[in-house]
Formats: sequence, structure tokens, C-alpha cells
Amino acid sequence: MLKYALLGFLKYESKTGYELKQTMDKSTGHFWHAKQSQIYTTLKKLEEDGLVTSHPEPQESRPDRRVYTITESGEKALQEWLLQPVTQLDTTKQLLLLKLFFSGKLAKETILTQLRLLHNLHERQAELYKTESTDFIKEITASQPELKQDAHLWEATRRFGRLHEKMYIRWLDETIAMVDEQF
Amino acid sequence: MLKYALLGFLKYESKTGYELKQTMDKSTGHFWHAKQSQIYTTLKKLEEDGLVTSHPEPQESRPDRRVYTITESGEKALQEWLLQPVTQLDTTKQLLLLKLFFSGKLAKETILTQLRLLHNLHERQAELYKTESTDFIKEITASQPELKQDAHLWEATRRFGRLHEKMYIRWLDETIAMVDEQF
DNA sequence: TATAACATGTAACTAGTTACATGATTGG
DNA sequence: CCAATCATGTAACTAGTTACATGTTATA
Repeated sequence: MLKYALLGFLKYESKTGYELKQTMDKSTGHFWHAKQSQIYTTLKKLEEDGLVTSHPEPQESRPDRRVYTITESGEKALQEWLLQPVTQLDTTKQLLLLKLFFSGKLAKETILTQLRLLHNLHERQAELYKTESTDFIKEITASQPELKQDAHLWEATRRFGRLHEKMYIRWLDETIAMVDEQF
Repeated sequence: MLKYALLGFLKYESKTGYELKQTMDKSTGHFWHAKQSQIYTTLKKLEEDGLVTSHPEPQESRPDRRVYTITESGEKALQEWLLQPVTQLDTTKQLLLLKLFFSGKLAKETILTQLRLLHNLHERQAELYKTESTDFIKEITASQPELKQDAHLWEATRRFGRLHEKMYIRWLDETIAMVDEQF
């Protein structure tokens, strides 16, 4: 699926692999991410398949950049993918839940420590949604008002992230209280 | 990580690969799942590493079953893993969010149709939590009251599933309303 | 009579991660 | 002076999916 994410970003603007990574981290990071190495290998495959083209851009006193541009064939592939509806639920993998599921014989304090640690992580993540993601949306809509529609959808995905974190924190609070009482 | 899930289940009771698949589907399915083929290959690896042993059980008029049992070394590996706290947030991949993110130029009705389709899927999933998962917990605690502690944790993971579905449905309602107004 | 459940496995493939390799510039 | 940023890539590996192969029995 990463290929479609890359095509999606390249449709807005030609970019290098390095820039694509940064853009993803700032925008889709909380629901779709990739390592730098995977981005480079996927771009290579996309070029082989004719969905993008690239040309190197020489730079002074910096390594050359390779700028990727979406092709017509790439735009078509992206459009087809966008029109194809999602018909299955995403299968998430929640490491903490897996551990917790098998933790019935652990000491109360061990479980509580682990839950509290995750609580911290989620609190921090929830904070990030207040600034980082909104900045990204504001910046773009300020310079490109024709992307207003897009910005509404970006905002919706950010909202999802916030709700998810809130839910998670609420569940951790409940679960911590439960373990505290029952164990 | 599947290896630890399998060890976790085998610690309660020796099982075949087929049974492990069924048990997972009914219990950890919504936060950890695996295909039958992956279960078989992972069991093989676990046996090579000495974390489980297996013996074939001949059956009349049915293919032989291969029953896997956790070893001491396997219990140790499981315990070590359980004690190791989760220090990173899970990176989820939400296909719908990825599509939505790039859907700014699609027709209003196309987006709404896709959101409504997913709404249905999540409604159905939310229903499942009311029966299926609770049954599983009730059955086991009725026959094995010494697993009461475990059952509390299983119930917590089920609760997570319910909260997640509720959050998702709420977000879909909001997002459908937003697209309806803004597009 | 067909299909779901029981039962195990391999091969080929796709997706994603970790580690390695290289090297200049800028900011604290 | 050290860490971060800029910048690209390959190799080896782990995890997970899809497709294939085989065959019986119970149930609708």
C-alpha cells in the first residue's frame, strides 16, 4: 500500500525520497508510516512500473537529490485505488493487549508499571496532536487555498488520532483502576 | 511476536495448530491474529528452537493431529517477554484513513458511500463484542475458577475492542456529517 | 449433493525492518 | 567538537499473505 501513499503525495508535488519521508511523518504518520529504506525501494519499483519518473538534481556541497514525479499512468493507478472502497476492517496488532492477555500470573505491580508506562506514552502522543498536525494543515491551506477540501479531510484524520488517544487513555485509566482493585 | 502468542496459549494447555487458530480467532482476534499457514510455520520454528515439543496423535478416519506442548525453555522465554515492558506505541495502519487523506478531489457521494460502508462494518463488529467474546470468557471461568485473574485481563482487552469500535463509529458519524456539509 | 468442519503442511510472494555504507554542512 | 540534518542507497532478514495440495466426515 505504501506505493499509493507515495503516489498520493507526488500528485500534489514532485518530491525526493527524503522529503517524502518527512512529509509522511508529519501528516499520515499516525495511521501510515514507512522507514526511509522502504520508501527508496518502493520508489524504485514505482519507476520500473512506469508510475513515476525521476531525475537527479545536482547540488553544491551536498549529495545529489533524486526528484520523483508522478506519471499519467501513476495518476490513473492512484485514482483507481481511491475509487475502490475499503471492504474489510483493518487488522491492528496491539502489543500491549497481547501481553496483558497473558499477564494473569504476573505481580500486580509489574502489570501496573507497564500500564502506567504506556499511559505516559499516550499522554505525550495526545499532546502532539494539538500542535504538530494542526501546524501542517494550517501551513498548506494558507499558501494553497484551493486545497480547502483536502484540508478538511486531513483535519478529519487528525481528529481520528485525537479520539484514538483519548479512548486509549480512558481505557488505561479504567484498566489501571481494575487491576488495582482486583489483583 | 506470534511466537509469544502461541507460547502464551500453550502455557494454559497443549494444543494443535488448528486449535490454536480457533482459540486466537475467538480471543485475541481483534488485536492479534494470524493465518493458519503462519501458525504452522511458526510452530515448526518454535520446535526447532526447543521452546515447544510435539507428538502426533493418530485419529480414526481423520488426519492425524499434531499436539504441541510448551517446554521449560519455552515457559522461560514467555516469562521474559511478559516482563519486558512495552516502550513504544503500536504503529497502526488504517487503510481508510490513508484513502480519505488523498480523497479531496473525489465526488462527495463517492466519499460518503465509502464512509457509510465502513460504518456498517464497524457496527457489525461492535455487535460481535457483545456476544462472542464474552461467551469465551464465561466458558473458561466457569470450568476453571483459578483463572479468575486472567479472566479480568481478558475482559479488559474485550473492553478495549468495544471502546475502539464506539470511537470509530463516533468518528465516522462526525466525518460523514462534515463531508455532507463541506463538500 | 454441496459445503463446512476437521486437519496439516509447503512454496512463492509481498511488506516491512535492521544494519550497513558514505559523506558534507550547519548549529549549538 | 559533537549531534543533527541533508541525502541515497543496498543486503540480509523477519513477518505475514496467498495459493496450492490432500483427504474424510458430518450436516444442511
